[in-house]
Amino acid sequence: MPVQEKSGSVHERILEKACELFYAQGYRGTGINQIISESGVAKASFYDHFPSKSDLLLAYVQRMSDREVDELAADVRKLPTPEERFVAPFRLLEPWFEDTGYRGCPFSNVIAELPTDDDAIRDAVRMHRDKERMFFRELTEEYVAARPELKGVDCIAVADTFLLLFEGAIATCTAMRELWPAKKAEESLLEYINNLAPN
Amino acid sequence: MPVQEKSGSVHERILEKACELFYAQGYRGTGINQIISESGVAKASFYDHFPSKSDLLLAYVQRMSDREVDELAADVRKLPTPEERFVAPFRLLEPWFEDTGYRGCPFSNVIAELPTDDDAIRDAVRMHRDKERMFFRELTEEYVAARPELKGVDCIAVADTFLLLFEGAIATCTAMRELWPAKKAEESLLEYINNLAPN
DNA sequence: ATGTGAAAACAGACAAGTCTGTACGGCCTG
DNA sequence: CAGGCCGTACAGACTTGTCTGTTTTCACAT
Repeated sequence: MPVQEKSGSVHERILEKACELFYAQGYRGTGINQIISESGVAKASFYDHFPSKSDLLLAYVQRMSDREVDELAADVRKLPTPEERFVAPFRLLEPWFEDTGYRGCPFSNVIAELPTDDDAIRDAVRMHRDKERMFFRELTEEYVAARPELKGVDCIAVADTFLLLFEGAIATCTAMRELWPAKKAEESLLEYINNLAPN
Repeated sequence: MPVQEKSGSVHERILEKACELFYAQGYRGTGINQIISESGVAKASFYDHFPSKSDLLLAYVQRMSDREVDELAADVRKLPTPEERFVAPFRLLEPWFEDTGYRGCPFSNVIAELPTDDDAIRDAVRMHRDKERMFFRELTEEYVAARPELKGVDCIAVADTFLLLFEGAIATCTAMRELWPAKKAEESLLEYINNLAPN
């Protein structure tokens, strides 16, 4: 109902509203009619820009991926030391959950709602996970480089553990509506990597 | 359309079909009409047993929780040594993903589809996670008890790391449609716990 | 054994609303 | 005057849930 102020192009307003609603309510839980009415766009205009709802979904996934990677990287890069940057992803989970109401990972949510054979979406989600994986690899390499006693540690292997703990924290925080899994995942990762050295 | 043979009570046939379809297609992606036609039940009979579709969803979540806990425990208890039992949950993920087509965790999927304010479902999912947590705690205690060099390890803390790696493996396998996260999670957990001792 | 009556399951039409996507005409601006 | 946008009506297919009336099942009394 709150037809928001019409800033930006029609395409942009639709996509922005889709990001908001698809994430908050789910894909199937959000109708085209709500998107067009709340973004202040005519239905005919909508179908001028997106041939179907599922095309909008693909655009949504790609934008969320770009945005998440950019924002995460930007927030992390603000921090001065490799040690702080290494654990930053876990620290950022807490305000994120509180702001967004524990809706979990947008990509996992989309996968959960979709038939298994939607290849375009699945490929987009896989690409996103790979981007995350590479980012965690960078953070790990910086961290290891800053601590001489970790010389020789397999950063690729550690980064995958990082990814698993990170995804596990998101899934568990979301399911339980609690924040401790994020904290716990951070602690586990630090224990894990700091105990790798002696060998 | 394959109206399956009518074995079991009406209530049972409905619930069993719901377990199959809600998991494979999602809650919103599955209509009442499909459930009744494929379970060979009249619509009026359906509403005699379940006042609404969301009541069926709650029954679905509870049954999936009971079933998963029972089956996991049964499969794990078959194994002879604490070491094998400790890593068994990760090993069991692989055939499970291949059998079910990487549909992920049924509880996370339900949460993803639902509005955030559905308290009955959320409570049921939380209870399930707590059951999993307790089960991992038992496995950890057995493992630690069997290895004298781990004496004094905080089993509760390790079990939470276990949970995070397990959930992370499920989420990542599902998103990427690959099995390596399950293998990697197992390795990470073993490295983690076996390196805890020296302190 | 057999009749009886209540409970349960049946088939299927229907209501009322949702959904996506199309069509048509008009308005306004470059 | 062309193109982008608008408003809105509409088609057609779905959705959940109700309702009517018939048939089956089954325990119990005779």
